[in-house]
Amino acid sequence: MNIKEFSALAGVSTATVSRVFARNSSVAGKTRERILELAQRHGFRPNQVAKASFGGKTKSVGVLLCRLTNSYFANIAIGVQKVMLAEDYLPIIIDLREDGTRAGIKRLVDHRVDGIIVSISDRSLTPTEIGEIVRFKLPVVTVDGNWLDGAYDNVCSDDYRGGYLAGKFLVENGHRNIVFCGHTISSATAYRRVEGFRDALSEGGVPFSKNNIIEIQSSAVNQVITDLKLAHRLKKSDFTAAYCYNDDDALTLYRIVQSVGMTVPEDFSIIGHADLDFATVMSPALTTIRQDGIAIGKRAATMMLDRLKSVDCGPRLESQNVELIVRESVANIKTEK
Amino acid sequence: MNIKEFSALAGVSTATVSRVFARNSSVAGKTRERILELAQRHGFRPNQVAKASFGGKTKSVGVLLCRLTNSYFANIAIGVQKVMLAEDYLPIIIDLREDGTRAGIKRLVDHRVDGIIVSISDRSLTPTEIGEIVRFKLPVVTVDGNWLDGAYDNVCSDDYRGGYLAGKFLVENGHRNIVFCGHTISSATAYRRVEGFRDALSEGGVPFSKNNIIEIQSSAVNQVITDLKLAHRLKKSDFTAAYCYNDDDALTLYRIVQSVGMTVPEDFSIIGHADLDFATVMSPALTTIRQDGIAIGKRAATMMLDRLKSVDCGPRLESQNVELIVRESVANIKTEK
DNA sequence: AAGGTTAATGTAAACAGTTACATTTTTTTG
DNA sequence: CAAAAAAATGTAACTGTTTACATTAACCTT
Repeated sequence: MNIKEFSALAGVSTATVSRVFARNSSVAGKTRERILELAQRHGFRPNQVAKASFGGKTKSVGVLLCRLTNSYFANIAIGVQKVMLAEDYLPIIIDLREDGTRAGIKRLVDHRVDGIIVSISDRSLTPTEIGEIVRFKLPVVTVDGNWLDGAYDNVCSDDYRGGYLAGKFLVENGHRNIVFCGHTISSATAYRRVEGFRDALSEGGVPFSKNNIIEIQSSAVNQVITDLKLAHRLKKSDFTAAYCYNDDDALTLYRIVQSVGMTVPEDFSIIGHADLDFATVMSPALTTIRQDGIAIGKRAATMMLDRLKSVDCGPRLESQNVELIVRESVANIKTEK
Repeated sequence: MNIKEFSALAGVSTATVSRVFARNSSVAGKTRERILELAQRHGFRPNQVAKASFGGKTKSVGVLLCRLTNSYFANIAIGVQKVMLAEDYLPIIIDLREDGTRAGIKRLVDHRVDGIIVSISDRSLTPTEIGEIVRFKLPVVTVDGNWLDGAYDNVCSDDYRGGYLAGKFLVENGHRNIVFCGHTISSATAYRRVEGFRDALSEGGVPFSKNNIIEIQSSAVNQVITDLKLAHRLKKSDFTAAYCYNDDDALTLYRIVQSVGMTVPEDFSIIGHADLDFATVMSPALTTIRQDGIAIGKRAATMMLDRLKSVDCGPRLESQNVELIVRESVANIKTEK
């Protein structure tokens, strides 16, 4: 059923039908009623696609996310969806995995999305793929991790604060030999977390240097060996606690320390970052820094809508609040003394 | 850059450009080369949206999923995406949550997706929402749980076999007092799992009746009380093992039995269903039935593509293989005797 | 009731593509 | 080498909508 058939059926011109659905335009009250009722009954809705061909706007935005299976990113998607749908936009979510990325971007461009929200993190886009996006001069909002030196709007969680809260909490619980542990320590995100962490420690008079940073092998190849080495290193060291780059790393660390008979948190305290689904499932339940994926998604979507309504300003860099979620993986070793 | 501008730039007619991108049509080799090269350089790609207005096909399909944060559904999405992108289709993923469902379906329809892949499970669509989809006479493929009495293509995991494998494994490990445990026991999916489960038990000569089925409250309201009741009931009963409707329920059950000082699997064995992300994180790691979300997604996408190429046949009902993943949550109590 | 406003509707051109048909160019063939 | 056939390209009509502009209907005035 297209507008031509439908307008014939309703006994009016296509223009009138179009106007009814455009809401604002002038059309007589009773005509509008009648047409809406008829449309409802016959299941007619104007073809958004054809509409797009005229105005050049598809009212859709691409949402490129690292790993949908990660509940944090899934929540970002959900946040984006929430505000986009409410504003009559269609979010098109693409999971950025090796084989699909290029094709996904192409499809998005072919479909003439009005803008792109993209999350970059560990498994980043290649420069070629970034070029693919940029060349189309679409509004871009980045999410979770800064991108291209702040050339675009960005909303991420307050990594500095996250690190700070983690550090402060460990210090408050009497820890003075603390290590930062992650599969990546070189990313901008990791850098900011470490920075906040260090500041909290130094406020508490706790020393922190290069030696307090440990990189966990994330590649599985020689993992067992390096893990074991690390386990023994931790066991014979004075370290009593670790702050991990994220919950995945925290999980890895649980296994590492438990593999040499240490228990969390009695022998070793661990704090994570992200508050993924499984954090409550771990035993002991993981104390971690919660990032609000939904809030980030919502904010990113709002920023994008601003851009689409041609709000004109420089790139906005925002961060979303984080929160310390205290569970069971950090021991208070003050009282033990 | 639209086709008119671009063709002017290339010094040919729009028709020629269109033909180059239509692949099959006749256009001179060197012209094609030249135009493709120019397109590459100037970043021109034909507007899929305008194309759709002519042919009536947008080369996109809607993918309605219950809960994206659940790794099983996320994997389905990823599977769908994989084959859709490879075939030049754009999958549009929508998370079906209370507030967004109606709006999501509307947007999808407005965008004239060529078909819809939909997962129905616990939090199902309302009849109104189903009507909303059906009225547009789009090809529908359902996923994970049968829908509308088999009126549409469906691909789910082999629930009967899952139940059977779980039952067989428990029997093999010497269990003879076994309970089925779930937050839903009335869904078609649950029914099939129970059926397979019962058959395995009866093959092993293990009794199974109504009394061996327990519904866990999933609503949080009176949960603590009923959980406690259940805990004590299990403690003083002869039950040595439970097969849970899914991993979430298994997690709930872990907590219930652990709350009264029983340990898994020494005092009570538990087997789950789904193999969600957190199954390995649970302690002890959960023995469970793995459903291959990616495979299901891929198959569903292929079925949809068949329909779009107008493969004409009755509704196809298929099930995907499941697999028993043995971890640590089931004890062998044969040897103990 | 005629004339002037304003509101409601219709007409037709536009959008960015595709494609049937027409035309031009190239190749084949007698 | 001319005529016929085939290939390459162009022209213009078509897709389902929106919207500027034109027309008609409805409502006020006096």
